[in-house]
Amino acid sequence: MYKRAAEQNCLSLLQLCNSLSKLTQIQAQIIKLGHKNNPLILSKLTSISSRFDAINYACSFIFSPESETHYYDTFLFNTVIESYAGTAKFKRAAIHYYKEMLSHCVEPNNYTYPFVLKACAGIKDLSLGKTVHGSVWKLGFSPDPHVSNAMIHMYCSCESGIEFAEKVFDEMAETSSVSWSTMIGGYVRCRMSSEAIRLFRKMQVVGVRPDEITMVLVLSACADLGSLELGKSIESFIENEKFEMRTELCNALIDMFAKCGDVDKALRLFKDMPTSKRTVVSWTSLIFGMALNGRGLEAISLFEEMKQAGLGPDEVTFIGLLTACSHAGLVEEGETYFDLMVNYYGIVPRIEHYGCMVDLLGRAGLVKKALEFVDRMPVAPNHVIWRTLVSVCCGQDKLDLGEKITKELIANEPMEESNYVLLSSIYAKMSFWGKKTTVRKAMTKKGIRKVSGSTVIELDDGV
DNA sequence: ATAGGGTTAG
Repeated sequence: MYKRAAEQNCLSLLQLCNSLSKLTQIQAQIIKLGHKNNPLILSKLTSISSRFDAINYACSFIFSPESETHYYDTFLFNTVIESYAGTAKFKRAAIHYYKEMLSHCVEPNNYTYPFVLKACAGIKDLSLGKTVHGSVWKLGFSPDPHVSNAMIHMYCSCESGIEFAEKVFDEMAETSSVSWSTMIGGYVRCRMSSEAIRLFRKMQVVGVRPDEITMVLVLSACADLGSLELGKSIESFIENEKFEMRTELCNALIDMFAKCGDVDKALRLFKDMPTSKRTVVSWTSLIFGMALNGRGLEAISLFEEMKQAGLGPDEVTFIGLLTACSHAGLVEEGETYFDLMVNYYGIVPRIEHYGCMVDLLGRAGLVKKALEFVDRMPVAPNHVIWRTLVSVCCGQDKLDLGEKITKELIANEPMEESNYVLLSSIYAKMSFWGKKTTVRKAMTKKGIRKVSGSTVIELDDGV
């Protein structure tokens, strides 16, 4: 009886724990009360510690070299794997503990695999995912819907695995809106948006009712396709079916209308949202919408309004804002906002932010400044940055420099078709017909298909 | 006593 009370005591202490210092005190209590090998308490310790990023600390205690292993059980390992799978940086540790579990002959169950597969998805390890799939099959967990859905999600998250996801999905005996949403989301992620829409139609034919999450995904497919007609039909569907207008669904509608060109409709939807429901995503979607529709000044006022509303912009907001400055030719504003982002908001610029700045300077004709900016960047320029520089050079009739950079690009990515198109168009501008033919030959030699129709027209324009 | 899909960019 005393033991039970002590266990309850430890569990309720853990429930209230919200910092590492409290955790160490509770840990001392656990040892004192003789519960350092109690799987239930250790599981609770694990899940609680993952809430304040102390999972590594908790596991070093649970799995210390001198700890006895007889208490290791499935539930404890499941919790450890789940906690690690939910971290940003230590997903591999989830796999490590899954392997530990197997080597200690602790049997995984149907709860184990969704966690393990989530970790595989997070680290995009297809071959590991396939191995886990094999174990799932051998152990007979394949019919479990949670396991299957996690499997689909895993294959969709690993690049070039989509057909494996389709296979798992097709073989499911019973599907739910979760399975369909997982698959639709997988297509959207792979930019196979038409497939996503096709599957959504099929879902209705088969008679599985979509939910709010399905609709968010379908809207992002519409946004990707840029089809306003399709987007509007989905909007009517949402209205007719009386879906709950959650923030995420409103945001998806705003994003869809903005990307499909009806930015005024996006603005109306945004204004109709209760102020308290607007999130940084709502604002950012609208700022992007303005930027992409040539309304840079409105994007800037929205950003200022957002600050007034007391919402902190994130790194994505700044990509939108800098894009707006770039498209509107607002060089000084762009430079000021870049500084604000770094020095006031403490956001470490990513390659995308640098790309915006190169674009900003380049479009304004400041080629030299753009090149100096790239030189000073603390990160290595990627092909997007180089391509931006090339188009800047071409626009400013600095064809020699453009040619030099493009040759570098080709040296780095010899199989990338668009690089040859760039070089070809530079030579077309230079009227070096002989060289242009050489480029075509080099492409054929490397087994690269002919350039697409639209590109050919563009090249012929140059003629 | 632990489970599956989601919004902005890339």
